[in-house]
Amino acid sequence: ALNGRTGIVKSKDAAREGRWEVEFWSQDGGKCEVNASIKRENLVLLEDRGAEAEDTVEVEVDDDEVEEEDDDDEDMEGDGLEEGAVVCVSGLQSAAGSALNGQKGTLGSFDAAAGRWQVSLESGESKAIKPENLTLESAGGDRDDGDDDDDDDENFMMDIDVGSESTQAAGAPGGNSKYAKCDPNELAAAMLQANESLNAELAARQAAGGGAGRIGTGGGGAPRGSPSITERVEVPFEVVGSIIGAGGESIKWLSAESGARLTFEQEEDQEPGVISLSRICLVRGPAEAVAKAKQLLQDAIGDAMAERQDRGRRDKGGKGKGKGKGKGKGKGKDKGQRKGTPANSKSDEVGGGAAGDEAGICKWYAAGFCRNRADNSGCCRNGLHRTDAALKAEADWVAQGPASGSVQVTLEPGRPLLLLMDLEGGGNQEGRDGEDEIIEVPVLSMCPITGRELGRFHRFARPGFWDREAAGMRQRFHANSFNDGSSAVPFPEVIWAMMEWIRVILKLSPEEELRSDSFLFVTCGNWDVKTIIPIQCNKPEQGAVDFHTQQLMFSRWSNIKEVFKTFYKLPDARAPTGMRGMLKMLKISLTGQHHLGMDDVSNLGKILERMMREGCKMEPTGHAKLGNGGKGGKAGKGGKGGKGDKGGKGGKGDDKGKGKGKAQFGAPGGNFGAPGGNFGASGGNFGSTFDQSGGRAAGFGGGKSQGKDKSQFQGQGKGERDVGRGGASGWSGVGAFPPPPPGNPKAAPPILPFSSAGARVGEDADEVSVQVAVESEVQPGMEDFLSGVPMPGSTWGDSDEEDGPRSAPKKPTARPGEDWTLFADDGLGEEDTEAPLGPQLPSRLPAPRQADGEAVGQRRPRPDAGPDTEASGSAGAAEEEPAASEEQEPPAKVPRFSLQSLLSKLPAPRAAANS
DNA sequence: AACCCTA
Repeated sequence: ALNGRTGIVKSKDAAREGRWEVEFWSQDGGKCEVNASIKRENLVLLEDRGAEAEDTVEVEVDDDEVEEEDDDDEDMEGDGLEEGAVVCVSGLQSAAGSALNGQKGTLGSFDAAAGRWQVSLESGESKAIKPENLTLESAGGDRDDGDDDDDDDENFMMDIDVGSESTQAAGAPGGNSKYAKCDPNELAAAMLQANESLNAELAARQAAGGGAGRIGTGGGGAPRGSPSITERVEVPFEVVGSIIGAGGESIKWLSAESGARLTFEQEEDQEPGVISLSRICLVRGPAEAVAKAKQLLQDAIGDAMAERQDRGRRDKGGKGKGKGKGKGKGKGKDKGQRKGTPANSKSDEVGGGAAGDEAGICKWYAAGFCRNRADNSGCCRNGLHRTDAALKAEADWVAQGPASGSVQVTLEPGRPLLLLMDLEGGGNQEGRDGEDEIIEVPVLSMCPITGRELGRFHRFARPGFWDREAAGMRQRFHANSFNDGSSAVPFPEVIWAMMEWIRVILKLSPEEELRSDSFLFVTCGNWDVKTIIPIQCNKPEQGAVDFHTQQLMFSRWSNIKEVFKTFYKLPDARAPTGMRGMLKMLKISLTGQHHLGMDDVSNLGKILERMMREGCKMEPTGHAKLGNGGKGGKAGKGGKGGKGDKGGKGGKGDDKGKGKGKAQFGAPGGNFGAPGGNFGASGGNFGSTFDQSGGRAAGFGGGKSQGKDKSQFQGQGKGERDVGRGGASGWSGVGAFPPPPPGNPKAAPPILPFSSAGARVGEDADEVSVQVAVESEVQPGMEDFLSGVPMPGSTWGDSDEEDGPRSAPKKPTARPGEDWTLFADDGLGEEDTEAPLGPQLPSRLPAPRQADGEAVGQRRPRPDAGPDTEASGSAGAAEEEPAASEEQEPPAKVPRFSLQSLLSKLPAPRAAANS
């Protein structure tokens, strides 16, 4: 994108040989758009600006000299060359000549006839060199160097052009300037060098001369006489933000307080597999100010580190003092003075109502229900309440990946297909209004060898609660809270569709079974697979996913944060705690709408791709544990299966699980309450719902007769039914498990043995407690599985994991608008949190909302419109909203960027996906 | 988490 752009060479890139820091300006001359470190070969001195540029060199190097220059005008070309001047050779093209480039020398006499200066070079040689190949380093001896400006900070101004090929650019036609014969790149470089040496010299003189004969040029603000020095202070990466402060308030204060100027050095790209743990803060100014600044800076760093530590401890320690909202440490860093820097208002771009996709979409609304009101632009604080926008966002997102199944993948042993997933959910762990359920399931598949994307899957999931409690909710919430056109489908359908999609990606033939070791979910943290999936899978009715599917799909996962930490060898204390942190460390910008699952996955995809490109191999970091102990957990209390809780208890294990353990997998049978009929509906819709968002994931499944599936399932369900028997009553005729997805009769049972690769258990692997009714008779294969054979070192069940939401379950700590990730505890610190909650404004009773054609009008029947829709429709008249739960918050309109370029920006896959 | 700094 920079090709053809004009910019200014700032300085040599200290970190990377042969590169120069270049600044680019926006077309209108506005603010700086980009800083880039660019190879010299890719910089072309603008030919038509050549002479100008050279003038510019002088002008910029020393203002005082400029004036003099103008006055004297002694040199033919105003090049400042004169006898005794120190010059630098540049731009010589011949083999012999080019060896001289970069050398310094002193000017002898000028041979007017030849048009060349006699130059005594450092090497001792003397050469005759044309003026254009000489750059002034410092003026001749008779010059008064006392008037050298002490400001060595001036940028060397030179227009350059970014060309893809230097030679081409150099030899470009129309190069009628006198520089045409030179290599502009060499020249540019040499000029820069000249500038640098000059600066160095100036600095040296300043240091030596003690400001003696300095000309106080009218005395600008800063003491002109006191030489500036620059010191570099290392700032740990993780506190840079703190040092800078919101809107720069902190760093500005440091600057003001000390009198020195603090700037962070441009971040260089790192070598593969390595990321720096700190950034350099340049502290520049008079020595005294610099010293003071350094002191302040070190203090600030110390504070920030301490604070960070502290926060970490507090978070880890869990609730401790409850909310600790008491005085505690107040809001931490108010470093005193810095007052009222207006927090940079994020809402600068308004996007206005009709702006449509400019604002993000509200994932809750997209999933079918959001308790927040949309303002008159159609947005709640989380984004647009618009069915079409959500559908478009979903379709666009999926379309940004390659068509699923279009790429052949051949997996190597131990290199399962990577399924990058980031679940989004309600944020209300209490489960109030269904907000503790999964509402969005985006998955991006990636070749484990090349890191190439292979296709995307996305569904909005419809919490079962919303259907079960439709009537009540319709009474309690305004009609506009409900999105009846939502494409969301019940979670089990999402899972089944996903399994089919995985089969498509893997190009499995109908006879082939989907093996759990052929894919590996990659998530940001452990929370999703370890905690949320099991909970969701064991929801009553619409939320329930059968045990075997759980086992097949979610027995293991890879926590990208952990892999990240390991791969980059980061000490715990410095490991990023969330996606943002990783992005930041890798200097990848976050695009899209954070905590909109699909955008998060895209961003995670960039991280994953990058790591893989650098040679990282993804391994599972967490495993479900087949256990025999532990108590029945929450899932059991669903009640349907009365005996559910028993299951765990019967097991032989000690139940140190302290009861808090959620039943992870296979909650007591009672929860598998999905009536067959219910499934039928889903199954019937399966094909169409899939097509809807995927659009191109080749038709699968849909065609299969359901009857067949069912019978097959029933046959297989035999053995497993026993497992579910603990809570048997929940099930009617179909058996302990819902039928497998159409077209994938094997998706659920039987249990597949884990491969050796799949069985790998990391030392520090997270393990999920899985609740199984072990007292039941099991089929042979199942027994093996249950006894842990396939997964050495692990037993199912006893989990002492503290994996629950960390805040006290007393009152809901989050509303829609936050995520359960707020409570995440996955051993690597917290997830990123969403847009800050903002002050909880006193709730007002919102004026009844007028029927808004935009929000409600787009009625688009859900493809799987089932009983719930009618139910909701029938109760739809209620106007009342609970005042207490309604928070009128400023809409957070997060621009939703086009992610189109995401993968196109990635380097082309180096090898076929199947290599 | 914060993202400043210059032209």
